[in-house]
Amino acid sequence: MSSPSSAPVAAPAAKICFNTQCKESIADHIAPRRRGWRLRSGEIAELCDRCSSSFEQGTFCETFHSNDSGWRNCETCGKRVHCGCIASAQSYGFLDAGGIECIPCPRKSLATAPNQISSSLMFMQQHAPERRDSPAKTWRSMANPLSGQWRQASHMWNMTMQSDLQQRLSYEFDRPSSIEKLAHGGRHSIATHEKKFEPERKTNTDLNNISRDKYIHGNAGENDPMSTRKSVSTDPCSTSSIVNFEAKPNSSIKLQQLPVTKENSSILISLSASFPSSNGVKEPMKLSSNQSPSQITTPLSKQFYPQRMNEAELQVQMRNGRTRVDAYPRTQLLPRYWPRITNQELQQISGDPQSSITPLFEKMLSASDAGRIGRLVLPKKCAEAYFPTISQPEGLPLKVQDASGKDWIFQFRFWPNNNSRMYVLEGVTPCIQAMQLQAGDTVTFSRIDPEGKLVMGFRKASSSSNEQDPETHKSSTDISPPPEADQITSLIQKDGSTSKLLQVPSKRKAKALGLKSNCLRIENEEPMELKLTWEEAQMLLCPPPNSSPSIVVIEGLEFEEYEEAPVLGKRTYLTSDQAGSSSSAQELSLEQIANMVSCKSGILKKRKAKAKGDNVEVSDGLDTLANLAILGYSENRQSSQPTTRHPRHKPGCTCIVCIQPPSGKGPKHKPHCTCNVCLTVKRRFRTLELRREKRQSEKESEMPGKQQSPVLPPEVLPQPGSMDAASTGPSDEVATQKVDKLIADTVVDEASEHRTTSASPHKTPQIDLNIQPEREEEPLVQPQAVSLVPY
DNA sequence: GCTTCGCATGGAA
DNA sequence: GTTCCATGCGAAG
Repeated sequence: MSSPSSAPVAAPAAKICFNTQCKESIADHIAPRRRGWRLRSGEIAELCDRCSSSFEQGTFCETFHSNDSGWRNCETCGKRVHCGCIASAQSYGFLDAGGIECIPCPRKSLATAPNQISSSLMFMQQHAPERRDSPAKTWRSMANPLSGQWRQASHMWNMTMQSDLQQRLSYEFDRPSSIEKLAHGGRHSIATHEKKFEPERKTNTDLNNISRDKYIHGNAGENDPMSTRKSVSTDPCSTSSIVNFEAKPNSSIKLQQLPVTKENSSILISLSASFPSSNGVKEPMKLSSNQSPSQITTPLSKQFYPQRMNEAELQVQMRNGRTRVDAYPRTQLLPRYWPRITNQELQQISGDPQSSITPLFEKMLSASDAGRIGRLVLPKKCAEAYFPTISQPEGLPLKVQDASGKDWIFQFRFWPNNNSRMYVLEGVTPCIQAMQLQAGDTVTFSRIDPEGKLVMGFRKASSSSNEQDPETHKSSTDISPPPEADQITSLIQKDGSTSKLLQVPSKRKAKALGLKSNCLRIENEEPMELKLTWEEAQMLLCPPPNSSPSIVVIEGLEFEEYEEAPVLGKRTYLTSDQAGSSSSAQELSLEQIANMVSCKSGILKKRKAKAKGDNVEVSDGLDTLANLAILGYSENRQSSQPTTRHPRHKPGCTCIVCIQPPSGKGPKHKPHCTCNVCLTVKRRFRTLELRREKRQSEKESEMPGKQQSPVLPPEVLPQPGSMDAASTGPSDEVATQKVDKLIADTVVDEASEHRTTSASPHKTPQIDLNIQPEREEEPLVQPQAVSLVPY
């Protein structure tokens, strides 16, 4: 069989029609010579008049290889399309659901085509030969040249795979001008099959088999052999075909963005090859038609050109190509890591119109990611799939460009963890701060081709459901100080100390964020973990609506007491004075709240420092109470169960938490046990009961004045007012002593008051001391609070 | 006393 | 039961 692609790739010197089935001489007097499809070299096949007319009319394939395999019908219009032939490569695209569409048809289905990014990218990948040298070298040049291999990145989209040799970082192919034409022609998407494959499927074929490798990078799909097989560069029309797309030197994939829905950003990719030679110099690949794959000797060509193969071989090799266990198709990653990059994000990232962007993955920043530690935990599969292979925990420096074009160098490394690895990017704090990212925001990792450069974009949590406002983004990046050039330089030189150097200029700013003090800036509506100190929690508390407080004076301090539990609201700031009295809640901007929280954190930190030396770290105790208050008792009741001695308590602490053995451990207590633990537990339990009874009786009597009651209503314990007063008093130490005294007095007074009835802790044999008393009906006492009770 | 580093832990998937 | 990963925590600087 012959086909256009079986003809010499380069235009023959002799003026003979490029169509090998024609070979008609092109007479010199015929000028200009008729043009055909675009070759990989970038040139255009020269055809005779007849062939050219046929090509232009779209009947070339039908004319010259209508009996060849590879014909399919357009799913939309039913038109017969020759798939896989270079001459018709521009005439069809793949559908997500399978099948193909001829070019005019995708326009019809554009609006409903889901997941077009992946489709488009898959389309690219299906045709994309691996190009592994150039970007790898680029990255290695700044990294340890021996430290690892780079892995194929874009495979995640659908069915890509990695070789056991190097993996490319970027790859392009030339759907000779077709896709580009489509792009410029306004075609909105290239519908392709969404392919799933089984990467674990293995064969006993040598993984290093070059032909397999070639096919890997030919990247045919598997689930739809019909379409994918015909979409690979092998021309099914020709038994001797190698590739039917042309390398286009120094060109690049162009990614065009089109109007899309927010959920499904659709991109149109025009691709052209930028083939580096083995020495890293880009040069067009030119092969003669009679050059078999085995004759292709350059490493690069080995990567690029699938050898001739029949369909059975093709299938086998397709499977072989997916045998790499650390190759993760997108479908194998957790969906939360799938890149959901938006048009505007792509626009921001792709400053260079000559570059193309391959979204790799994204990750929502955790508190620790965004914290000042400067370590961004990478999803393992993503790290292994898209970042270079590292064999040593030290990893290697990784140059990442942010959306504003600034280069950052992170240390990509891992920690051994449970017989596995935990991948982290170190030194990300400056970058994250430059982007003004916080926990809950999302960072996206993409790759710019042909450079193979890693790009880190971001999406604020508040705009996760919306397209990011470029202005917002701009401002956020503009605000950030650019990384100092000398810092970068020194980073590269020092290699191992990347993160340290990068973090230096941002220490104070990071400190202001105060994540280590469990402070989290609250800036958006997204649900996020809330860890606040008590004072910070106070700011988020407001009185229940339509509720007037009763004033309780305890130890000279006034407390507001509400019948109902306080209302939590992120946006509501409860103003309070130093005495802890709260008044009207007023709406403050999120920024204001964040600032106040940060400010308060600093104050707290100082106070905490003052309070150090106590057996119980006061601030920690307050933090704990605050956490309980914020997170809800029921949740904390479980999470705070000590399994070992409370880690924040110092040796010698005799609080109930510390004296109790780990949950489920230690001797069983008998009902009448009089050990220290039991006595304490019984006493506390009884106290709780008494409190509840007292409160109940007060409610029943509807006595308006409860001012003198030292009882802490269970609903509001720990009582915000009191704790606030305590924490904002002269010192935490004094305040805490007051609180402790208050509780202790309550215990003693009430215990003695009711001792004559049934208050004796020894007379409560019904208490099972082997359970947590806090789990009893009254959800009042929190384990952490126990540590504050004098024992 | 603070920061950084490296590992351990435990909840979640 | 296994793996992942967010986070805690101790050691070291």
